[in-house]
Parts: sequence; C-alpha cells; structure tokens
Amino acid sequence: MSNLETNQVTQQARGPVGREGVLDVAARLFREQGYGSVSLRKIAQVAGIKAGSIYYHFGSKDEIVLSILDTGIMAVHDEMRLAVSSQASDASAEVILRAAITAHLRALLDVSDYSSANVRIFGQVPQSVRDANLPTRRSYEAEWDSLLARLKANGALKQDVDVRHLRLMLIGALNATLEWFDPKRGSVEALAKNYADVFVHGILEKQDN
Amino acid sequence: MSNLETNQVTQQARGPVGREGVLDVAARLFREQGYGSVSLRKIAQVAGIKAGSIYYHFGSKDEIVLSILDTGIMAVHDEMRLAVSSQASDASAEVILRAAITAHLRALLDVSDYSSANVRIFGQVPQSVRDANLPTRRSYEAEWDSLLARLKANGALKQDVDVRHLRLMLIGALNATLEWFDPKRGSVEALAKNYADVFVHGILEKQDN
DNA sequence: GTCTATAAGTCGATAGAC
DNA sequence: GTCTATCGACTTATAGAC
Repeated sequence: MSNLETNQVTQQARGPVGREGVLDVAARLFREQGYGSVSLRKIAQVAGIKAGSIYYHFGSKDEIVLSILDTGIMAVHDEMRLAVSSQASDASAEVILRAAITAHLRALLDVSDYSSANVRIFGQVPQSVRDANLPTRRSYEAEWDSLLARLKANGALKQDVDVRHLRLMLIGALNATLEWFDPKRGSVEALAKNYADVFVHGILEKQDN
Repeated sequence: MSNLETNQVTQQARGPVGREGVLDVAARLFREQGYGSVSLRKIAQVAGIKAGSIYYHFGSKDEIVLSILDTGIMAVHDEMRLAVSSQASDASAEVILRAAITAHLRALLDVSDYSSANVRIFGQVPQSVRDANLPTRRSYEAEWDSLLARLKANGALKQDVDVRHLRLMLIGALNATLEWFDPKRGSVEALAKNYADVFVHGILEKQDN
C-alpha cells in the first residue's frame, strides 16, 4: 500500500534544528498529511536531521504529538479569549459572538499549524494521547461555555438553547471548515461573517418569525 | 507505541464469512477505531478467519476501504433522497429542510456503519482511495445543491446565501456530530430538531431583525 | 546535538496445501 | 473458501561513536 502519496518531502537544513524546529515541522506535516502517514523518519528528513536524533529532544513520538495537540488548543484558546476580552464593555451579544467565531477560525485557518494539526489528527492518535490532551481541551470548552452562558443570562440567547450542545455544534461546524476552506476562494474574515450570519439569523427568508 | 488501545477484539465465527461479512466487520472497526489502527489481521480476527483468507475476496486493503467509502455515501444519499421525495408536494421549505437534515443524521448516527465509517476515515485513507471515492461523493453533494437551489429559487432561502457554501457548512456541521453524539444523552430526532432550529431561526433572541 | 547501526515489532501481500 | 508460512518493507526506539 502506498501511503506515502504525492508528498513533497523537501528538506530545509539551515543551522541547528532543536526541539522547536522539530515541532514546527511535525505540526505542519501532521496538518497536511494526517497522523498515520507521518513517520519520525519523514519529520527528521524534512527538518534536515536523521531520525535517531529526534530522541535527543523527545522521549517518544507520543510526546511530540501531545506537545503539538496541547499547543494547538492553547493557541486557539488565547486567540479567542483575547478577541472577546478586547470588546467594549457595552458590546452587544452579536458583536461578541462574531468576534469569538472570527478568532477561532483565524487561529484554525490562518495563524497556527498547531491548531489545525490538532483538529486534523486528534481523532487519529492513540487513545492515551487523546486522554492526555483532554484537560487542555476542557479548558477551552469551558471558555466557550462561560461565554455562551453569559450571553444566555443576559437574555441575548434564546432561553431554550442548551449551552453545552450549542458549543459542540458551533465548534464542530467551525472545525469542519478545515476540510474544504481554500484561501484562494475567499478570506477567513468573509467566511467568519457567513458563519456568524447563519448562527445569528438562520438561513430562511423571514416571513412570520 | 501502543496503537492497539483498549479495543475489544472479540471474534464472532459462526458459519461462512464471505465478502459481505468481511466488509461489515471492517466498516464497524473503521468507525470505532479509525483507519490507521485497523489492520487486515485485526479485521480477520474479528471476522473469525485468518488474514490471508481476506485476499480470496479482495485484491488489496484499498479495495476494501473504497468499497466501504462508496457504500457509506450511497446509504446516506438514499436516505436523504427518499426523505425529501416523500414530502407532500406543497410542503414548506422548512419542512423539507428538516426532513433532509434528519435523514442525514439518522444514516450517520443510527443506521449505517458504512456512512459513519466514511465520515470518520475519509481524511485518513491514501489519496488514491479518496480520489476513487470522489464521484460518489460529488453525486451526493449535487443532490444537496439541487435541493438548496430549488429552495432558493422559491424565495424560501435568503437570496444572498451561496448554495455551495451553505451545503459545505451544513454537511460539515452535521458530520461533526459523529465525534460527540451519545445516544444515551438524547435521540437522533431531538438532535436533528436542534440543528434545524439553529439553521432556520438562528440562536439569538429576536429583537430587531 | 547529531550521527550510524541495529534491534524488535507490525504491516500488506503472496504462494501453495487442503 | 480458508488455512499455514513467509517475504520484504516499514515503523518506533535504543546504543554508542563523534
């Protein structure tokens, strides 16, 4: 079976690589090719070192993957928290929600290979690695739950929505964009606006509601 | 690295296995464990035969996977088409849309291991297998585009929505439920209603719109 | 901090007996 | 239609030189 695909495996070389260099390369390859197709040999080759050298920086492949998963969540968490907290104190629920959605999509699609690698490979890594990444994930989920609960308490959200369920739906829908979004067809900001429009107003022409 | 996880690998035995038996087992394992963790040896073990015997029914692992991917799409396609076509001729856009959403979710979460396996492993299989599955996927996507375009032409959808973009968003959001939906926490029908409510009405309390 | 060399295991796939 | 046995390639990980 040829699981190598048509993958460009250009090496970069240039000076020392180090722990961070290995992680950067690994995150990019995981985002591009998924977990199963990326071996330590491939990471090493692209990073410009030999496979055995990786074990000077890491104790196992799992350690590399977990580090990338955690960093990816923290990156999108920071982006989202900053976007929300920098809104004016009298900002409307809609404005705050749009800022959070935009921040999540920007981290995922534009800023961080680590965030996109997380979404891409989380369902492919060994269960033990998923479990180890869970606390970091839970923290980000709690941030969303806190925001949504606040908007609901303000009366801005419909009172019959379940916060946990809405969060799962929202983040799931946003993360799914990773599979098809093409920056050549439109900007992340335009995408974020479209998503916010749907969640805020729905897709049907208003007639009775 | 232990990628075997804590997976129950119970065999079933019971009479002849055959091509269909292998496919059923493989689809279930792919859905439960993803692509990378499921070897031909594991499929054979659960099916109650030896690994070499699989090659009497299939020429390669890719052939097994492609068959499962195609069947999965056709299953959800059939479910969705039937649900839409069985609506009354004067059914409202909202009713039709709710029926399509419900059918997609039911196929994915309740009816077919093949459909859920498709969503779960499509991004993990070799590029050649993805390419081979594309025509079947395109056909299902065209079914949604046709439905949405019809609703838009009727004036039921907002006129500024892009059909292709809406379809990507809708299917992406629905497929994402596979990662967290738990039938013990609620029915597929209730889930479908919640999703339809969001897409139809949005999540904000109406005040000015 | 990176190298070479290799151990120990798993994988997809094939050949031939029954 | 299923079995046994095996090949060759690939993987993570380790040991020790430099």
